[in-house]
Amino acid sequence: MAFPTARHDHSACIQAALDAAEQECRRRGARLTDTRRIVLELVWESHRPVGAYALLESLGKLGRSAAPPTVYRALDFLLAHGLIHRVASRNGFIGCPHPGHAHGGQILLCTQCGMAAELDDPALDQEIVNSAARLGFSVNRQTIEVEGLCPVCRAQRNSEEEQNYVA
Amino acid sequence: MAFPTARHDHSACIQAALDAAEQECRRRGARLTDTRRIVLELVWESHRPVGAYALLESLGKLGRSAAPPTVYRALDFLLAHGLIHRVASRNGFIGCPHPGHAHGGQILLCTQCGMAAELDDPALDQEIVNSAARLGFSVNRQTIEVEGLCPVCRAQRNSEEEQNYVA
DNA sequence: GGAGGATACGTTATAACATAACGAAACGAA
DNA sequence: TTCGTTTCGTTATGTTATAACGTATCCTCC
Repeated sequence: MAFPTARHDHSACIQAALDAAEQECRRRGARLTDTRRIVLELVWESHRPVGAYALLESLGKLGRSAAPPTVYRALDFLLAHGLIHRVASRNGFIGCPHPGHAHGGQILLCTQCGMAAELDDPALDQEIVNSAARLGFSVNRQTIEVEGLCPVCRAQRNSEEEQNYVA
Repeated sequence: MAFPTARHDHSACIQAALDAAEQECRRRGARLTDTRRIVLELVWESHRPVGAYALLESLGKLGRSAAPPTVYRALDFLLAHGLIHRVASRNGFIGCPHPGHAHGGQILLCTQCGMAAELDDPALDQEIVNSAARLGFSVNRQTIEVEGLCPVCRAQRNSEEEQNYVA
């Protein structure tokens, strides 16, 4: 999934994710309860990794009394069914735009604006499997988190540099 | 770096790491103080990721009074100079076998025995950079953590399966 | 439609990981 | 030796995650 543009229709974006989740849960015979759906929705509020305690606070504002285990249980469920990804390097979580479709988590993180996007490059997965195999290591799960600048922030930085140059 | 075998000379292994660290610090004009060297040594005690609080406890057993900031400061120093890597998915740290030689952290983690090893595949780095570039993303730093089975544990598991088959 | 097992949830407490802030000490160049 | 910089000790606190236990809800089978 590419980086969301500033003017993408985010409510449609959330709706699509919720629909996909609903469908994936039906397919798997998993129960997408109220709490779980709401947590998923909150994860999707931004395209940035969200922490468990931020979710907790959001839940509170929605009038749902909740303690940490409530949130972590919902997150565990969503993780287990591939509806969200954990961002280990940030202690946060982001929504998965295409659940079901198997993929290791390849995540791009913009250090400037905090936006996250998925990469989903099968060749990359394969390269890791091959490279590991050369050491006799058999791969089970991968965590790939790449920091850098997203297209928007990169453009912005470039134009700032131009201004500095002029001045 | 390949996975350490059971009979590798671990004291030589630690010594090599300490020597390399010493040299790298000299090269950089960085001060490898007592605390920092001891923490590095403790990180190298095993080839498994070590948590900050485990290090803290080890320091205590060595008679060095210490509070969390002492350990985290030492870890920050070691990270900053590339002498250790952070293992985000485990909240732990492992020694870097070849400091100086630039490389993103590509880490293999055995889910069975907990051993960690570095991969260091430049083609992999490049694949990530290229793949990200296709989305207009410029890479700055990568975290690659791969879970699976190390050669030893894989062999062990295979022989267990044979036994099950016989029985 | 009620019994009973499985799954999900609320709640309290605590574990595990990490940093802020401040003053004292050690170091190193002028 | 003095002064600025870096390192360290210490106290307190912030942040992230889980253990444990009882209750409620759901689903199935009779």
